[in-house]
Amino acid sequence: MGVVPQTGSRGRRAGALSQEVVVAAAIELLDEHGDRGFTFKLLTERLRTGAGAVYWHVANRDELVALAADRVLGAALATPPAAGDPEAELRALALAVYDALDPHPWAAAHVTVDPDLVNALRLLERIGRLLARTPLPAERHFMVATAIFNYVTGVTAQDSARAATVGASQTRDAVFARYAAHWESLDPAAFPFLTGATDDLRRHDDRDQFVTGLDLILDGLRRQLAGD
Amino acid sequence: MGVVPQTGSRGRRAGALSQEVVVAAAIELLDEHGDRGFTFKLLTERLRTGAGAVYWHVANRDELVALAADRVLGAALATPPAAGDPEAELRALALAVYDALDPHPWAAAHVTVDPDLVNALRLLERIGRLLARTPLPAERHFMVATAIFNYVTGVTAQDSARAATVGASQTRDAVFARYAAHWESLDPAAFPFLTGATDDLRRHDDRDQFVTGLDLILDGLRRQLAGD
DNA sequence: ACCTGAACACCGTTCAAGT
DNA sequence: ACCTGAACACCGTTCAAGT
Repeated sequence: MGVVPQTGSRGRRAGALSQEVVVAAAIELLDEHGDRGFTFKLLTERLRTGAGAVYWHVANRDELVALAADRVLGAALATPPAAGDPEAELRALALAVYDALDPHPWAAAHVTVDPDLVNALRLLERIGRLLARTPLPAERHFMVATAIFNYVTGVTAQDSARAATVGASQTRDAVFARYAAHWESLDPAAFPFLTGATDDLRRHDDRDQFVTGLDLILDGLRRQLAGD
Repeated sequence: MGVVPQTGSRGRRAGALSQEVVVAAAIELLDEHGDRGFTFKLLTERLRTGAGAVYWHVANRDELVALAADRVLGAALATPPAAGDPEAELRALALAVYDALDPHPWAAAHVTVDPDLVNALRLLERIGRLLARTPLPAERHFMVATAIFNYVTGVTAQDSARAATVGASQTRDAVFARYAAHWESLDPAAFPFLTGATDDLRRHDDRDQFVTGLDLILDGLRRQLAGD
């Protein structure tokens, strides 16, 4: 809202189009309708222009959504890197990424390291630089940096996919209540773990799960730094 | 190939349709054309039937692809759980999932814990049961199990997304050579890590990165088991 | 250089009709 | 119960034409 003139207004768009304006409108519409619901029809209506105009500024739909995802990722990099304990910084950075992508469930799946996506590059750069401040051997920096990058973006994307399925119709609680009921109906001899975990399922929080995995990774890093 | 009569044969399909047959045909076509290229037109041609027949056996395209993904995940659970060291078993299981999904780059993104997807449920059950054989406090089982589940499926999905983008046209090496060239062109003052990591990028292996993150998680688990 | 908008080649899904 | 296949309401993308 706000960045782009709304559908309500009449006549032609005021001011020139640009990739920036197109991407801003795409973010608004992706937030409103999700990845599936976002169409060029909605986009050209909001921008009060024709399809060809959009294609002048972006190559295609895929590139547009990737640019939109990279833009929302930028919020995670807004605070400048601090000089404290690198592991604490790594943890804060990962959470900042989660929190930047969480309000935009369509975004995480499109975050990739690509020359056109500056914020994804900046993120990998920051992770690598933080690792360089640990005693980790230099030849392991790239491997561990990409592993952490993959964890952060991959797991956030998983959470988002779930959220998108849920958000489509029913509430989160209703969905997990239904899942829990199904787990309860399973044979306890065949599924001892799931049948005993229905309360955990009902109460679970995606962000806590993200943090749990993140802390496992950072503890593992600490252990490797300590020399196994 | 083989499970389903090929397009070449004439006339009507021999034998009745079933969800099993529809899913098997979907897997073949998803492997051949990818998630984007897989259409109901291709599916009904291969099955020599009409669109309505497919909708008798599955609710819609989403459900069909999810069922197909769950089916290929099944290969990871083929070997029965062994009685050895639970952490080694966890590692072997995670790698089995990666190797089961890797030949089907469309699959990982659709693996979710859902009542209709038995193999995803079985996977979470197995992870939980292995954790139950460690000294991890019972109240942490669910959280850690889902964290590991999310890592395995989420990171594999990230790798697959990259593979799909690449596989579309150019070779893997050509793509990463282009990326590396771009990293080299970055300002070394602004991107000290990336500009120094171009060789790592060119040589990197996705599976190694998956294993690196996995071992960090398992080392972290070991550390937490040791009582921090 | 940038924009218009009609036209094109699809796509998933529905449904009245058959067996 | 299971299948047929035409019809429907879309969709992203192209491109000749404008300014």
